[in-house]
Amino acid sequence: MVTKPFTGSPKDEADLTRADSLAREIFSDLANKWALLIIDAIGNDTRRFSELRDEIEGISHKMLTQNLRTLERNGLVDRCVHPTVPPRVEYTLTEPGRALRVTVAGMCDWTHRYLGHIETARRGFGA
Amino acid sequence: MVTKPFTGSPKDEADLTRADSLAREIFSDLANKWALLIIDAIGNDTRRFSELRDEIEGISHKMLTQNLRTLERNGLVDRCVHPTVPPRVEYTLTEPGRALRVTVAGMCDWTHRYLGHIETARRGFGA
DNA sequence: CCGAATCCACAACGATACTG
DNA sequence: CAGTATCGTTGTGGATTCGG
Repeated sequence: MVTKPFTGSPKDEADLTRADSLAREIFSDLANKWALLIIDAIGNDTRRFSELRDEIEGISHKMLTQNLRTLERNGLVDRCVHPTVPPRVEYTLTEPGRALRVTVAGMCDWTHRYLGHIETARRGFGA
Repeated sequence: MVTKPFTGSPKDEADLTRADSLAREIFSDLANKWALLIIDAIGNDTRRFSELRDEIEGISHKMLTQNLRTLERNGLVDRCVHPTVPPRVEYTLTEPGRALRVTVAGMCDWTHRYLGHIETARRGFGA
């Protein structure tokens, strides 16, 4: 549960609501079309910007940068700029990022496992 | 991985790309601000519409209905209408829904565990 | 109490062009 | 190659209202 059922001292309560609102913010950052896919795409490797763009079908240059910035800001990915020419920028998951990736993988597994259920559910949804 | 690295026969490939595009669709349905929170809120209980709206802070009437419809369409929740007056509509998770909830719980745990990491990462992001 | 439809503000996104 | 900025379009989500 993200929302907590807690009733403690004023101080504890204030801390928890602050933490809770941050949690919601993180959740919002992750609950978008691309963030989880990017995390999955980086995996345990080191990925170049252009590799990610090629790998994640349908993502635009802009969205990739934007999401990578957000992930970097939250400390989920490390960004390494090689001062060469042409530039070479590499992204890797941090420890929190790798931890999150495990649960993302769980969601991917879930998707594949229940694809059939979902298809039949959809067909029956004309009732 | 949602995107597959598979190279099989033409038929298999066609099936996989179709399955893959469906997977992406499911993913999109889930990767929004509310879907995962709703799944978490229903939990193992049976929840009324108004209970959910009260419980999920900040969600609007419209978004709740809309997301519940999508979840129902994908077979993640069951919708039970009691023909009383006033109406009483209850939602419960289906088996796939409960399975997904496990991984959602994983994400919630992750959020709480790494809240500290994220806060410090954000503070260091002025460099 | 619950759901659907309308209206509208605003954020998200893609395309493009420009910089280092 | 990678990033930023701008612009026009699309879509998302909230408030409201009406209907069962």
